Amino acid sequence: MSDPLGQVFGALADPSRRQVIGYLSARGTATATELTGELPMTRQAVAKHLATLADAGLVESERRGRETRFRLTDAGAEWDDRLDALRSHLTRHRR
Amino acid sequence: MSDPLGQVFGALADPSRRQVIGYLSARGTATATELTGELPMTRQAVAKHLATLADAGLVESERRGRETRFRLTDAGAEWDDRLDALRSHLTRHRR
DNA sequence: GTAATGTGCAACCTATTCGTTGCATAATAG
DNA sequence: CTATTATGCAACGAATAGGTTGCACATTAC
Repeated sequence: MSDPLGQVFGALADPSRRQVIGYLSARGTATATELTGELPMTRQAVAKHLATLADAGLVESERRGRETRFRLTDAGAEWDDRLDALRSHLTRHRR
Repeated sequence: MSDPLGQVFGALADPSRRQVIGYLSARGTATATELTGELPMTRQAVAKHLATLADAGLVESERRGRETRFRLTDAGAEWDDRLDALRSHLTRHRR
């Protein structure tokens, strides 16, 4: 797409994807099938979200045997921190 | 929409809207008609982008006479700074 | 070898996004 | 008053997003 910043913001715009980032931050790694247990959607939908996050460079995957494990990249971990900061910033400025 | 963070990221995901933020940061205020000179699209398209930015709380408007002038909110100005930082962060990590 | 598990791919549907055009209205200029 | 300028609103169209189902394939368990 050649708009790296746009891809990152686009990826972060979806609440399900932000949840996925949160889960990956908490657990270290997970497979699409595992994450499906946490989200109200099919495995294929979760896989698409993971692909979007991977395209944005926030997540990376490694196939081990019959499963594909995902984890946050450094950029993804930085954004997980920024998200926490932004959320408390928002709550702080709620009126 | 009740997803303030999602609205902000969604607003920032579009390159034209990031440009609008840049222009407003440089000039202080502008009208939709003025901004149309800077972007390859119609005034109505620019007006929609401004409305999206306003919904996300990044921009605010005031009608004076027959024109409506837009300016960055505090949140919008903060994001303009963060965008600069993120861009140089990206270039620094280019390989 | 056969069954079970985890993935990946593709087609499809619906809603949203980003842009357009056309027109009606508000405010200023002459 | 009339013409011009700046907006706003609505309908429309093409493309993208977010989700679904169905199926084929790869890997492990028994």
